[in-house]
Order: sequence, then C-alpha cells, then structure tokens
Amino acid sequence: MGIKGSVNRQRIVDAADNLFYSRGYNQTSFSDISDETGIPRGNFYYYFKTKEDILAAVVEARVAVFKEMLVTCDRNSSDPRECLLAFAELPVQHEEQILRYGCPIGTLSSELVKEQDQEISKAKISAVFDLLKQWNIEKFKALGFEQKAHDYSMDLLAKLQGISMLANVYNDREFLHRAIGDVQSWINQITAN
Amino acid sequence: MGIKGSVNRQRIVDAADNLFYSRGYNQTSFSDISDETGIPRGNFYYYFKTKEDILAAVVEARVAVFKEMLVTCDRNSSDPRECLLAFAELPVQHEEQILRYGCPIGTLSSELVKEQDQEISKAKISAVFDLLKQWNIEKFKALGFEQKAHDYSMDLLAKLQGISMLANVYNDREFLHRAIGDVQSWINQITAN
DNA sequence: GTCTATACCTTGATAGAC
DNA sequence: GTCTATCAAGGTATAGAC
Repeated sequence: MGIKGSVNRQRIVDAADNLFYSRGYNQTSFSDISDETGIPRGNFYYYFKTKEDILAAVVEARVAVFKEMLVTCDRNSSDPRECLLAFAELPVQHEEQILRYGCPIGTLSSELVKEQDQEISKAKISAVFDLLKQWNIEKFKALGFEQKAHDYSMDLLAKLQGISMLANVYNDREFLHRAIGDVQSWINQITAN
Repeated sequence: MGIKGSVNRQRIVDAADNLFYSRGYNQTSFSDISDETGIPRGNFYYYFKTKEDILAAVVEARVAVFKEMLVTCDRNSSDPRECLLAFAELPVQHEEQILRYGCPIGTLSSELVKEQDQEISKAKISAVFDLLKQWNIEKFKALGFEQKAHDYSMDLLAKLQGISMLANVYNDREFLHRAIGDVQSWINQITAN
C-alpha cells in the first residue's frame, strides 16, 4: 500500500481540505487538523514533509473531485450544450457551501495568489482552473465555436466566479439562483443556432 | 490635530494598506509594517489598540479612495450611462494592480469572509461593496430601471469581480481588456432604448 | 508506524524608561 | 510622544522513545 495509501494520511488530507475551505489555508494550523482528526501534530511529518505538502495533497484531492463532477456531467449527457448548462448549475447544486464559504477553487486561488512563494501559486492554482477551462473549451468547440471557444470558456468561468463571490459576501441565495439562471440563458443564447 | 491626524499614524495605515493588498491581511505581520515604515512594532499600540483596528482604518481608507473614484465619475459626466461605463472601466484603468494582486475590495472580502470572528467580516466587507452597489443602483434608477436597478447592480459587480479574479489568476491582460469591453457592451445594450 | 516531548521562531500585545 | 525590552501564546518542525 505504501504511505500514500495510508488511511491516516487520507484522514489528514480530508480534514485539511475542509479546514482550508472553511477557514482558509493560512488560518488553519496543525493543531486544528490535529483536533479534527485526533492525530497528534508531530505525526503529520511522517506523511508530509511540510505544510505546503499537505496543501499540494489537498489541491490534488480537489482536482479529483472536480474531475469526477465533469465526468458525471459527461455521463449524464452527450450534448455539449447540456453539459455546459449542467456545469453552470454546479454553484446552485452546492449552494450551501457556496453561500457559506464561496467557491472552493476561487477562494483558494485568491488566497494563494498572494503567497510569497510565486512558484506554489502560479503552478498549482492554474492547474485547477485549467482543468475546468479545458473541459469548457472542448464543449464549446464541439458546438462549432473553434475560435471563440477559449474566450467563451474564460467568460463562463469569470461569470461563475463573480456570482459565487457576491453570493458568498452577501449570503444571498436569491441572487445566486437568478444569476446562474441568467448564465444558463446566456449559454442557450450563444448556442441557439 | 490629535492622534488620528498624526503623520506617523497615516504612514502606518498607508503601509498596512499596501501590504494587506499585496500579501493579504493575515499574512502581514507587525514586523512587516515596521520594516516598511521604520516605526518600531511596539509603537503601533500608541495609535491602534489591536491589529483589527489597523484593518478598520485600512478599510476606511479604501472606502475613501473608492468614494473619490465615484465622485470623479460623477464629476466627469452627468449622464448615468456614461458613469456606469466609466465605472466598468476602472479595472483596466488600474490594470497593473488588478493583474498583480486582484481587486482590492474583492480579494480582501474573500479573505475576511473566512475569518473566525463573524462580526468583523459581515460588517466591514459589506460596507465597501455596498458603497459601490448603492452608487450603481442610483445610476440604473436614473436610467429608468426602478425594479431592475438592484439586480443590474449586483450583476455588474459580479461581472467585474469575476473578470478581475481570472485576469489576476491567469495574469491575462488581453482577457481583462476584452471582457471589460464586453461588460460595457452589455451596459450599452440594456440602456439602449 | 505511532506517539510524546520539545526546540525554535514569530506572532500580537504590554510595561515602562525616556 | 517615542522607543526598547519583553511577555505569553501559538506557529512549524525535529528528535527520539516505544
């Protein structure tokens, strides 16, 4: 099995994932993770060399979660337009989380972009966003938008991020639903013909 | 003059403002502000009781900066539509900052929403956003949108926030310009008749 | 593999000299 | 008003017993 398959390691990653999401990476201490898991602080260093390594594992886990979401979208429909509509629906599907803590990708990105170490941020963050972006581009291209696929994809991500942020700041469920509906209308509109 | 008018106090606030913006609030220590200003750490407590008090002063300063921006918009044109167009242009007017550190309101909000103390966040953050929101509502109402003014205002803020975030994460100047142009097209479109 | 004890540093904050 | 010395607490990380 090895260390990476260890159940304790997984428990640490899961707890860190939740805490990084609800409190932020920098505001989560080893003691917090220890309290959450019951695993002693010093024990973390058997599974991870540094706190950043835990972060890397958490990012990896989130990428996996989103990959699974995208795969689910793909499984539910072979129509690219419906896939995009389903993708836009994700924030309302997880509305409780969004309203409370914002988008798990966007908020983490915002935090890490400010990090002193330029490497950690630019590399890891873009990776998560790129996953979504590439998937979107693929769908838009399948709809015949060879040139506009990239711009549309960026537009879609920006719309969802902006909506998630304001819904979070104002804790406004009504706005979240309405604005996401507008995004879906936008998708329907540009894919009309 | 009093303490609030002290030049040293102002230097602390200015340095803190920049550091909170470039590194984030939680990642800025008193030592950082001390290094930046040359003012000893312990001296801060003559001007502020806690770190949160410095944050409050920084937020106050940012509100003042944005108020000034809005006043400038108002001074440059009495046409509500042109005011909104100018407002949408702000991210490209400060593109270097946006690309490097994101929106000074959005990034700070994202960070503070995750704060443990619920009071500090909900109160202060919304205040900054509300300033912009109310100004936008005023313009949309002046354009005859009595009912839709609020929704349009939220939409506009969400658009700008999403665009700023993605431009920041990807450090993408081209996207920033194009997307802001699209927002302005959107404003022109809904205020056409 | 698991846990305890602890080193070492930085943090926000205080006390008191000048 | 300004500065230095210092505090207690909490941070990440290490060493070593079991």
